[in-house]
Amino acid sequence: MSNTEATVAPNFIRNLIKEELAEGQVQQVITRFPPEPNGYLHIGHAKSICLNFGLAEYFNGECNLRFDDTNPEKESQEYIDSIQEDVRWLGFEWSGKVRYTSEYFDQLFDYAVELIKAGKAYVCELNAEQMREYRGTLTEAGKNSPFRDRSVEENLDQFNRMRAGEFADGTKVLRAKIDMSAPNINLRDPILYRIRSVPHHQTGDKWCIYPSYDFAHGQSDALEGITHSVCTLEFEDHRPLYNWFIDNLPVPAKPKQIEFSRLNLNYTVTSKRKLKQLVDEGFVSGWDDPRMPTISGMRRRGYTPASLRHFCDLVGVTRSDGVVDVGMLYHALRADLEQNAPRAMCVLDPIKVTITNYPDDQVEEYVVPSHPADESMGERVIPFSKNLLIEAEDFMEDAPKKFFRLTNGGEVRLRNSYVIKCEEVIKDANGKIIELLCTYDADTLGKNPEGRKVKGVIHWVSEPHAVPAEVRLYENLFTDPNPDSNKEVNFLAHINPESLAVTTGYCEPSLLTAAPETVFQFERIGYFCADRYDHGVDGKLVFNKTVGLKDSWAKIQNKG
RNA sequence: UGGGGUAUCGCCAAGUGGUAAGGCACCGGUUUUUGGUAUCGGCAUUCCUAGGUUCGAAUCCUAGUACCCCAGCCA
Repeated sequence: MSNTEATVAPNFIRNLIKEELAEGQVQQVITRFPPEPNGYLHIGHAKSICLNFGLAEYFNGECNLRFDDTNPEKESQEYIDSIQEDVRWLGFEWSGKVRYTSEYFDQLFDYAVELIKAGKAYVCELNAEQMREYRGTLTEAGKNSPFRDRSVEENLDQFNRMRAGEFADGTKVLRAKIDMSAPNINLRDPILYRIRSVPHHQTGDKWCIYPSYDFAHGQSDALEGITHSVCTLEFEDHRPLYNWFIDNLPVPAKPKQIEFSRLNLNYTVTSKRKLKQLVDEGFVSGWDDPRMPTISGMRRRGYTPASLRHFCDLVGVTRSDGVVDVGMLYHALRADLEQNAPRAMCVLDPIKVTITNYPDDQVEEYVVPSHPADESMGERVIPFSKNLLIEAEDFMEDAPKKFFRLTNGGEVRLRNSYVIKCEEVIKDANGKIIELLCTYDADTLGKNPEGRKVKGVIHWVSEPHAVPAEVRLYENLFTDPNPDSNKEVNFLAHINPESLAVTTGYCEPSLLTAAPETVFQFERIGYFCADRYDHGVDGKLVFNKTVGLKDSWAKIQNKG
C-alpha cells in the first residue's frame, strides 16, 4: 500500500460514532450520500463522499447513494448518470440499489396526511409575497396565517385536491403548524408540499405536488434506516425541524443529523450554480473541462481517485470554516503521480541541437526504465541520433553560475544519454538562436566523464523520431485567491485569460502507444494526461497538463 | 436590537486541567543522469482579547471581539 493510501485520519464524527457504538446506542452504522441531481459533482462533494463512505467502511457498515430528487424542474437524467459514474470512479460502492427520494413519495404523502389528521399541518393559500410578510424577519416574530386554523376535514380535502391537480402552481402549499414566533425561522410553519405541475424524471406525471427538502430528507433517512445523516453546516438550523418530523411521525428509525464544514479551496469556485454558469455561458468547454473543480473535470485533467481521496484525508473534517490552499491539492496529486506515473521525455518549446561529431546516419536505441524506482513499470525504447531537440529554456548564453544547464562552451548531461558540449550558437538575422552545434563525449553513456563534474541534466528528443502532440497547458481558472468573496465584483471578472494555452510538444516515440487517461511524467516538466476523449482520434496525440513538477530553479530565478 | 455556529503557526489540523502532534507552504543541509523524488534539520514560551479560578489553563469561569449561516413555494 502506497503512502497516499495511508490510514485515514480520525475526526470528530468518527469519534462520536465510536462512543455511541461503545455505549450500545448504535449497533450498525448506515450513512448515505444524498446529492440532488441538478449538476455535476465537484471536489466539495468528494469530501462528503469520502466522509460518508469512509465512515461506513471504517465501522463495517453501509452507505447508500440516494438522489434527493424533490425538485424536478432543476434535475435531469444526465446528472444522475454522471453522479453515479463519479462516485464509482472515486472508488466507492454504495449499498444495494441506487435510491431516490422519489421512491418514497407515496409514503411521504401518507406522512403528510398523518400530520394533518394530528392537527399539525394545514393547507395555506397565502401567495409567495404574503408568505414572506407573514414570516416576519430575523428580529421580528412572524404572524399566523389566516388559514392556520382550518379543520382537519377541510385540510384533508384541500390536500387531496392539491394532489389531484385541481389547483394551479403556487396557489397553495401544505405547511407544518409549529410556531410563527420561533427565533429559528425554519420553525415558522415551514412548507411541506408545493404544487408543481411538471413531470418528474423518475415518477413521470404521477405527481403534481412535491415535498420540500425539509419534509423529505429526514423521513427518507429514517425509511432507509440511516443511523447518521451527515451534512454541511448550513443545515444546522434545520436540525430542530429534522427532529420535529422524526418525533411527530411514525417513522421506523431515528437517524441523527451531524454537520461538518464544507470545503473551500482558494483560486476555485465550488458552487453548483456558479459552475453551471461557467458551463452555460461558455467560459469552459463543459462540466468536464479539465479546468473545472468537478470530479469529471479533474479526472480528465489527470487527477487519480487515490489523489483525491488522499487530499480529502489531508484536509480533515471539522466544524470550523476555512479556505484550503490549492497547493494542498497539488501536493496530494503529485504524491500519487510521483509513484505511479510512467516517465517519458517531451520537448514543449524546442530548439535544434546538432551533434557535429556523431555519424550522420547512426541511430542508437536506449532501453530505459519507465520509472526510476519501480522496475515493475517496465521499460521503453528511446532513439538517439545526430539531430536533437532540447527545451529552449535549457540553454542560456552568458549564464549565471547557478545555471546548471547548457551554456555556450559548457557541458550538460542528456538524460539517459551522453554528455554534450555546446561549441557554437547559430542565430538568425534577428539574433534569435535557431540552432546549437554540439559535440558529444562517447565515453559518457551510462557513466560519468573522467576528471570533471557535469552537474546539469536536461531532457531531449531525437528530431527525426519525435512525435508531435497537441499539449494543453492549464493554469488556475481564476486569478483571485477568493473569486467568490467580493460581493461588489462578479466572480467572472476574475477568470484567468491564460487558464488554457495550446501548444505542440515533441514526444519520444514510446508515447505513440499511450492509452487515453494514462498520466505520464514528462521528465523535468510535469505530469500530463492523455486526453480521455481526444487522444488517439485520427492518430493524433493529445495531452493535458495535470500539474507541474515543483520547480526550485524558478524560485531561485524569482529571487533575482 | 433574533437564532444557530466557529475562533490553536501564512494555510489545514490534533489537543477535552499536567505544561502546544502532524500535514501543506516556507528556509537550510545531504543524496540524485529529473534544479523532481528521497532524506535530515529549522519553523507557535503560545492557543481571538481582557480579567478570574487553580500548584498548574488552549482546555474551567466571567466579560468582550471577529468571522460564518438563516427571512426560496432551492437543496
